[in-house]
Amino acid sequence: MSTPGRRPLDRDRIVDAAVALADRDGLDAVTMRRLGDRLDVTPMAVYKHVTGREELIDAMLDRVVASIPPARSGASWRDGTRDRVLTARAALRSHPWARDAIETRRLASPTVLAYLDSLMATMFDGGLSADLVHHAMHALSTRMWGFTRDVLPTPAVPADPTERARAMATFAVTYPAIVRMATAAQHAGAGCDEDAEFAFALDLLLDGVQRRHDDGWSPAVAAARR
Amino acid sequence: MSTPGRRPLDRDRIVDAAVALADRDGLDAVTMRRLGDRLDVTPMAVYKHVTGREELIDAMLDRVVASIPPARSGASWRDGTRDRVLTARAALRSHPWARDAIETRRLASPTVLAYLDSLMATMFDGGLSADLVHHAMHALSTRMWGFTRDVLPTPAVPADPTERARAMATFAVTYPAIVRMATAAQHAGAGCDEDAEFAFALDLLLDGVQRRHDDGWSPAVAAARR
DNA sequence: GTTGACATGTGTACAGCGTAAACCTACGCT
DNA sequence: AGCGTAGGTTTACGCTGTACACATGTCAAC
Repeated sequence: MSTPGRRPLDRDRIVDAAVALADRDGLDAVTMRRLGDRLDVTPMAVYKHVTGREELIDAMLDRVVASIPPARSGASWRDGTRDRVLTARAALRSHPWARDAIETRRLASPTVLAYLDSLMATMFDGGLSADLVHHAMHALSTRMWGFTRDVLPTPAVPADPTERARAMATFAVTYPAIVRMATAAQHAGAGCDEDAEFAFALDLLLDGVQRRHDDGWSPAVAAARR
Repeated sequence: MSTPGRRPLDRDRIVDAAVALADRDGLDAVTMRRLGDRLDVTPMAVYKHVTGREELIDAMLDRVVASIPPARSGASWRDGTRDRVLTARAALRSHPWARDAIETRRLASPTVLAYLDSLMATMFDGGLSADLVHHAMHALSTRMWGFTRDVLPTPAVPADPTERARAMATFAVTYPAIVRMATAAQHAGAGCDEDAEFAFALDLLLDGVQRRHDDGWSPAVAAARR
């Protein structure tokens, strides 16, 4: 306590600062040193309240997951699940680093487990079998968090128009299908509506689960048909 | 050339060593220093053949992606796509680090673009519209690589039987749906068949795309119905 | 009122990372 | 013969997480 005039550190303030830092500069920017700077404190001071960087990220993620509003009741399992996932999406969207955080966690925290539990409960309440819930959770995989990795970051096109036309031409020869999609699809390229794409894929999955449910699908049935 | 008796370094040998290292100890273990050790060379020597760590990982990933067998022709778009994704899965399975590598790439390399192109070409050949191909690619997102992140690493149960029963009991109170699924679902828990889960979800998506295709779905139609 | 324990912040230090810059040396070409 | 260059080495810088020893302010117990 070299400077007596300042609030003592506590876990909440640390997580606050870490989240703010990550919001601005990404998860990688959350280093113990920078965090110390932000809190006007030695890096090592943080260790008195948090066991290490990993646990800190756990805490950050916990805060975001805890901010996901609780499930609405009264809807069908399908609407309920859809709503829950999109709600999670909204909550995680303002924290782009949450993706990276989730994907690097090795164990689900209580908060995370609670979210997963609520998602499954929604399906169980709708009468889905344990097997189907299990499959659905796998099918949703990361999508249940309201996001997916977009794996299509194609190289940027050159600014210069003639250079650009030239690049597109050779590109079209090598990757005809990509160019065909990019030029023909209404929402492809820069104007791609991420939310619509997400909802489309989510509905695809929910439709499928619904259908399996209506058909009385079960592992035994599937095995018998095979 | 301090030790004249050794093969000169080249890009291939470097990537070989890096892949071997990652196969054994994971992507994080691929550091320039360890790589240098493996090749019996100074860390900086690697930089004469590769611009940096990121480019090295690109090259590693390229090698794996290039090992994905080419598309079979003659099948329906659905079977073709399914086959292609499962083939990619088989190729990437032996390199667990490939997941991490893919997800941290910021730009698709030519090899990666070629794979994506081939996937889209399969769908185009089956008569799918550009819009539907676009949606399908988004829906498949990371699954098109043959993997998904599993986001359900629940804490390990204690070994001691009585301790275990106790833990399960309190767990069941807090997370009833999780326990219900884990105890009731045939394939849940340790015996969960990852391949079957993956195929199930993949088929869900392909079914959905097929249905949209058969229904003559298009953004205009979807907008009109809304 | 003094003393000692404890919680909290500081300072220093270490091992590891990616990589920039300078250097050294042997080979191939003119 | 000489010289450019490709390919290796050496050294060094700034960054990372964090272990460990130390200082100090607060509070409990005697």
